Amino acid sequence: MKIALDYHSSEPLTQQAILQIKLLIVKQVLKPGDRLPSVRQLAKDLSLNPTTTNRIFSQLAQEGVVIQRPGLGVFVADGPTPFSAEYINNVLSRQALGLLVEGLRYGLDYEQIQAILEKQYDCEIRNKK
Amino acid sequence: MKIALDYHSSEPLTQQAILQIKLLIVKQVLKPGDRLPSVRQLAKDLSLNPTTTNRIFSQLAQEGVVIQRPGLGVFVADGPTPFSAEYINNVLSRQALGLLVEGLRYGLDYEQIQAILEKQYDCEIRNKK
DNA sequence: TAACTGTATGATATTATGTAATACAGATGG
DNA sequence: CCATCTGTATTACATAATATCATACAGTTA
Repeated sequence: MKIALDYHSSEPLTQQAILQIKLLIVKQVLKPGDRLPSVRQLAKDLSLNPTTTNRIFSQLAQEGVVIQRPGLGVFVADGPTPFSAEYINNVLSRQALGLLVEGLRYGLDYEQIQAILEKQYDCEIRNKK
Repeated sequence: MKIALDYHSSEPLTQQAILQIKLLIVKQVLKPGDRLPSVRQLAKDLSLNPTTTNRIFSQLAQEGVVIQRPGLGVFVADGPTPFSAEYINNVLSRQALGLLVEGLRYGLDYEQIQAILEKQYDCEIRNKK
């Protein structure tokens, strides 16, 4: 499983890893039922402490992204997590506002911000270009 | 200056305030040269400690959003902060990817995520609808 | 039983977050 | 000059988040 961490970033390593794993699921590189690396194996791969990789999976499990099975391993959960439309809208609206404010503050206009979003979708999700 | 904080949110109060102030600038409610509330006044308004409001302004000053003048006050800086196009693109791309991954994980498609972004722009920035 | 799996606990360290009290120095109007 | 604003600095304190480390316990399976 290819996960790249920036060990010098101010963004916590656990948050980086969580985004990377979600990204692999969204890209369907990982599909429901697929097994992820074990707590100890991922710790070796990422040069992290097993306690840390376990927390990564625990947080993902709490969000309903993965399922942890003692003795067996960690597996990708089925489909999207069932949250209310209102909750989803609130979370994403807040995140979208953050992107907008940062972009506008940097002097970009709405179209340019939209273009960045589209490029990320094409390149990072769809693997086009 | 109207700033609404959610004191029960998991998002740090300083980060909330920073976003709100940037939002007011982006909406041009606050313009370059305008004076912001003093450290002590904002502390009263938001029921925060002066040390905390000072850190809010310090972080904003470090980002080039405001300028702190001893004896005078805190003022909105001129125009967008001059960062390299590459740096801006990296920051915004990362933020856009986060929005995309969350949205897709919640079962939305690209068009729905784009719609949320547009709605936030119209409602929160442009004050339309 | 051996060798994996996730899980739990306790200790330690660092950083972020937030409050609190106090003090210092710059600016300004009376 | 001086009182009263302004930002700034320092010290102390508390809590939570982040991350490491060692050890132990329990489930699964070849």
